[in-house]
Amino acid sequence: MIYSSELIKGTLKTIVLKLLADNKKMYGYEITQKVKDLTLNKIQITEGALYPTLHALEADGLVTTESEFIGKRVRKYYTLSPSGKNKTKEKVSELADFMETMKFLLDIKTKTV
Amino acid sequence: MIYSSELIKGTLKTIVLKLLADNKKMYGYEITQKVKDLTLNKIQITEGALYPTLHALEADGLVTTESEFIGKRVRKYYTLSPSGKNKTKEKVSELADFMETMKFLLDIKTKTV
DNA sequence: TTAAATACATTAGTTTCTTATGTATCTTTG
DNA sequence: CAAAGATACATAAGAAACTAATGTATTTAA
Repeated sequence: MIYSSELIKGTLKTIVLKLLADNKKMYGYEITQKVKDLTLNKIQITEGALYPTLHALEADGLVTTESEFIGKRVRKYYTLSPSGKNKTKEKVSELADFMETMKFLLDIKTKTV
Repeated sequence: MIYSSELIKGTLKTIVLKLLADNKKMYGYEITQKVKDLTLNKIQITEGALYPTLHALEADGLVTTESEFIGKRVRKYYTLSPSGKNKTKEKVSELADFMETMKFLLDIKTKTV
C-alpha cells in the first residue's frame, strides 16, 4: 500500500529536513531510497518532487551543497545550515502538534492495520 | 498558533468526511466553526477551500444535500451517502496509518542507529 | 444604525505536486 | 558482452488544491 499522494503534500519538506538533521549529509537519490526503506515502501518520493524541494531549501538558505565525483558521476550532497537546523525543529514540532490535533479530531485511538 | 496551510493540504477532505460521520448532517459554515472550536483555533478552514471541497464530495456521490430556509437565508445541509460512509472509514484509517509512519520517521534518531 | 456574524458562492493566482522526458554512468545478468 | 536495471542529476507541462480576494445577502449585537 502506498499513501495517496495528497497525504504527502505539505510534509515533504519536513521529511527532508528531518532526514538531513539525522544524517548530517545526504544526496538526493539517497533521500528517496532512505524514505522508501524506512517507510516500508509506503512513502515513495518522486524525483520530480524532490529536486525542486531541495533547490528551494537551498534558495532559502536552509541547506548548503557540495558536489562530489563518484567515478565520472556527480553526486550533490546537502547539509543543513544553522538556520536549517532551527527550521527543522520548528517544522518537526509543528507537525507533531498537528498530528496530535488530528488524532483528537478524528478520534483515532489505535492503529488498525 | 495556526498550522501552516501546507499541513492542512490533503487532510481537509478527511476532516470534513469525519465530521459528517459524527454529526449526521451539517452545513458549510457550521463545519468551519466546529473545526475551529475543536482545534482551539489551530485549524481554520477558509470558505474558499471548504465550498469547492463540499461540491467535489457531492459530485463524487459521497454526500447528499438538502437546502433549508432559516428565515430568508438558505442553509445547505450535507449528509454522508452509503459510499461516503465507506470512504470515510478508508480515509480515516489511511490517515491514522500515515500518522504512525510519520511519527516513526520524525523520531528516527531514537529508534534506529 | 452600523459593525460583526452568519451563509452561500466564485475566481485569479500560487504552490506543490505528478508524469514525462532528457542525459549520463555504473552494475548485474543471461 | 550486450542489454537491462540501478544510480544520479535535472527540467517542464499540466493538474490539484489551496489562498486571498471579492461578491451577495441576511441576521444579530453593540
